[in-house]
Amino acid sequence: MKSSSYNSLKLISEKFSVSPTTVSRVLSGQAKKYRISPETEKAIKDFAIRENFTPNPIAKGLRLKKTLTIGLVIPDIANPFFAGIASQVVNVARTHGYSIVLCDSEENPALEQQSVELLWARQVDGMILCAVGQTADYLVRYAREKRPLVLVDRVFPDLGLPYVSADNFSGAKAATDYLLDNGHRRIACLQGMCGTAPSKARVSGYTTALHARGVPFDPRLVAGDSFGEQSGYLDTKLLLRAAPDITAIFAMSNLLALGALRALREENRAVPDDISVVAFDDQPYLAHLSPPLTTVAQPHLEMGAAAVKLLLDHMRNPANAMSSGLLLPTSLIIRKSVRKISQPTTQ
Amino acid sequence: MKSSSYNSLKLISEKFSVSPTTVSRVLSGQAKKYRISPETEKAIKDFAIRENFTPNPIAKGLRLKKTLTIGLVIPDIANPFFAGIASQVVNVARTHGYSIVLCDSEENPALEQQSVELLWARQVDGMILCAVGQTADYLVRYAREKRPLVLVDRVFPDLGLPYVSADNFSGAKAATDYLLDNGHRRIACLQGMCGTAPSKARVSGYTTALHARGVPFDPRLVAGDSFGEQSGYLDTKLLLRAAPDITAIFAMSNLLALGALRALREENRAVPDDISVVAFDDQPYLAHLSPPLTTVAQPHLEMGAAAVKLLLDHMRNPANAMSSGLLLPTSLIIRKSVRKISQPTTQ
DNA sequence: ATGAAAGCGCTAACAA
DNA sequence: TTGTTAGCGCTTTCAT
Repeated sequence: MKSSSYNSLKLISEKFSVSPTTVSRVLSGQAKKYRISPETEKAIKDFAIRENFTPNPIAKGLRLKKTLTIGLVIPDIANPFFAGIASQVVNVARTHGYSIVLCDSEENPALEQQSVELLWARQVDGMILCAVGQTADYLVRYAREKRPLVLVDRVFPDLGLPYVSADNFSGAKAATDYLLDNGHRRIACLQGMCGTAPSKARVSGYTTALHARGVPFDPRLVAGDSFGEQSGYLDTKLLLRAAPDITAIFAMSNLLALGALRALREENRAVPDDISVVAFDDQPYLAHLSPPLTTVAQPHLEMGAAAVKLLLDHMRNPANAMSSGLLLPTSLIIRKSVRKISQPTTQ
Repeated sequence: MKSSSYNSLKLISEKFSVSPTTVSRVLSGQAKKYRISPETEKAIKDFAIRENFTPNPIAKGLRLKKTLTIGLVIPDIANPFFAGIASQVVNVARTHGYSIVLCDSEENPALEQQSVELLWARQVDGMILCAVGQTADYLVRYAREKRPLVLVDRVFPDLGLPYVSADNFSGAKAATDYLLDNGHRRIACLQGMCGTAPSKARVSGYTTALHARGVPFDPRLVAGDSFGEQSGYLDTKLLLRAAPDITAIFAMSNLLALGALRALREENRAVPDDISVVAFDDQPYLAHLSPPLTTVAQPHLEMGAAAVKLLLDHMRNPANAMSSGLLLPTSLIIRKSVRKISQPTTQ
């Protein structure tokens, strides 16, 4: 129960009249290897368990230059999408003996960079980063130095860093196809922050779907420059004025969808009767909205888990850094926010 | 840009032909104190900035027995309530120079204890714990040892540990009063995990409100033993059979409310026309539900911030441990899930 | 089968 | 005004 009494190998070694080396070897499971007498081994082990002793990881970290620690930088841990990623990161890291040092960049690129540097300074063994911003040039240095760093969601394929992302292109294409199947032709698109990989991929999925069906692409139907609720609200209002003939809105984040819903309600446009809505990124509550929202689900839990695995892999084998980008499949969750307005076109 | 070249005081000291001590003093802002020549000071400082050098915190931690690190143990980081707490904890900790090591206990008391012990072993300077479970006897030891540890939300006042919680009693009382004001008399109550402080306080607020109005307390109207969605769903179903005459449900967590809504929808009971619902703990999406839910908002962001402040205070001044429990006020957010069914009784 | 000694990078007494 | 030394707690050569 008293844990403060025996808190170093030295103290324990004295108690058993052996050297700290021996204790260290026992406690790091190297007893066999060094043929330490079974009695000493058992005595020390039992004692350690009884007194709840663990060799000080700070000292260990200093000596071994390994801290069994992974840095996680997230734009906003209160956002359920990132919270989900974090939960998986924490859990799979733990099963591999790693702890997570969490930083929140508050959607601020400067703070993000600062956090990344802080974490390296803190000697984390590796890092998982959900970047914000359109660029992240400060990362090239870490890429060059081949530090174990994996990017999640907001990805920069050009940097040569491993990454994990949802297959945003296919997800957006599937959603747009679904809308087209339901007879929609004037489909507005509420995009996220321009220039970011997810936003580009999603818009590209949207236009690709349009082209494939021969539906003319109207740039005026693409609005927005942020993933937030406020932007969804504002841009929906504008869209409704600029293009009153739209029959559907594809909101490329769930916050965007929430904002759109709010605007639509204010403008007395019923969903889906007047306007259909498809969101991006599933969250449990979307099923409880009125109406329950059809959305493109991202496997965010898997993304978190995959990121840790990729990272651990790169930590063990720095050789295969630069390699792998992972694109995880999305799935279209059909609920009740899309109205069929005519026969589907031929498939 | 090359950060790996000069990565110790020693190297730098050699470069400038001074001792590591001098460099250490400069870099820890003690130049004045030791009257180090302004030139050396400036040279070293500039160099450190240019080369992006920070003294290794691991070595520092070993030497100083301080890691500038706070442990945070949370039952489920994917739960928006806890995610909100975490975001504040991370942010205010950062402004004070502390980093957060995050553990997720997955609502599992054994894992929680393990996490707490891991964090102490990792030499965190202090810890913030959102406990799960009805008891947490393993904590008495840390209370006795006067370790800097503050409890949040799921609180154990008897342990003599500082804590931060919402004023669950008053919140529940206010919600019940509101229901009573709207003419409800048969009010069911979906409680959380029995025996936990928040659940006890909330039920107690509920019964107190009832008594104050002379409304008889019917124990059959109190159901549930978990804060989860599933429990809300199931117990609402049971409640509807056991007490068909209820006109309102007070769901003591937002997940419970979601579950109740799902059950009600299945049973074709309209909210609020057939049954009124009040939830506990506000989340952004509650406003977007159908109907928008009336709820008792907990100041969870403030709770996170307050926890860190309390912790830092106790870290600086271990004397006032055992002292302070903080109860933060809740607020009733009135939306559209309660129907007025008669004149309010006289206040 | 076990130990002594060195050193990871840092800071704080104690010189000077 | 600056440096020397010791030591935080650990692991790892190298000896024995």
